[in-house]
Amino acid sequence: MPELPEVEVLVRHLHPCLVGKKIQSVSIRRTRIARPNTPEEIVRALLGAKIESVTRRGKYLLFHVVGDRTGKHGVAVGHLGMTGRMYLLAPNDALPPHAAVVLGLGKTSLVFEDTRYFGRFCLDISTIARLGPEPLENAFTAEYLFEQLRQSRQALKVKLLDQELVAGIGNIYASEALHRAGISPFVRAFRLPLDASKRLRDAIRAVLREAISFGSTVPLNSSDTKTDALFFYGRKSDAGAPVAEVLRVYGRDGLSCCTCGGLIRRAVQAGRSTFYCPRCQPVMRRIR
DNA sequence: CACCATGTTCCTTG
DNA sequence: CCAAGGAACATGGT
Repeated sequence: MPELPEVEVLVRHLHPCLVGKKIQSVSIRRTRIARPNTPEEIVRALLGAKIESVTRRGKYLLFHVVGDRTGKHGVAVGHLGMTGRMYLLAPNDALPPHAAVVLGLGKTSLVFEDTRYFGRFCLDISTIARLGPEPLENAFTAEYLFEQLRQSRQALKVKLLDQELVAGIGNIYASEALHRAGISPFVRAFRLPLDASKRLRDAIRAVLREAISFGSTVPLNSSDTKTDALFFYGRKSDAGAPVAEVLRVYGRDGLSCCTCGGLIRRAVQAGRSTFYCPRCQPVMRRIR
């Protein structure tokens, strides 16, 4: 469940649950998840430490800790990859089959489960240092976006996935933002005029904000957290009841556009699916 | 069996 | 240097 809104909702849920908790055990059950660190390094950094806060940067979760006797501050970095989830596990609940990391917190445990193991739980902040601005913060202006796009010949949709341009947009919300802005995903970045850059910036922010507020309405108490990805992608709840759709184009190939009624199409860019409405998102700017 | 999948990184080719 | 394409990672759903 891993783009900025899903991570944001997860962080808002986890922070109050974890703040002040002491890490009493650390179990790295898949070595790969800790790369480039070793499990021993993770244990040394976290065992016995107290969690001070959980924050987010782009799609990354930051676990800020302080050593209980050393008083030294540190941070662990989490990334959910494609299929990662984190939630608190009740004492009697069984570990899921793909539990990659388990932090014992006394009564409960924090579980990082990841079926494909593309995620990460490490001490390396070098990737975070390279991230572009947060799209929901003031540094992400239309002028900044325009200036950056001017320097790239890539297709817009592909460029939006560049985490050094802006942090946190993934394959789903890239399509959603372009549809909302009425801009074709195939336009070369440097061709986007300033007024369209403004629309795109506003659309990115609106799409992310809406997804966060939608996700925030989902109850995330303890093991309920397991189901949040299902809610997010507008499929079905655990009970099988249909949940409101948040996505306007993503995954809707062949269905009608909710804005104009035209047919939504799927294309492949940089090896990944792009969904768009040819009518709402013309390649050429309509002048007058 | 086929193809698809919310991400990142590396490698090759042009 | 840039862009594009493919592969890798690893598992599951349809």
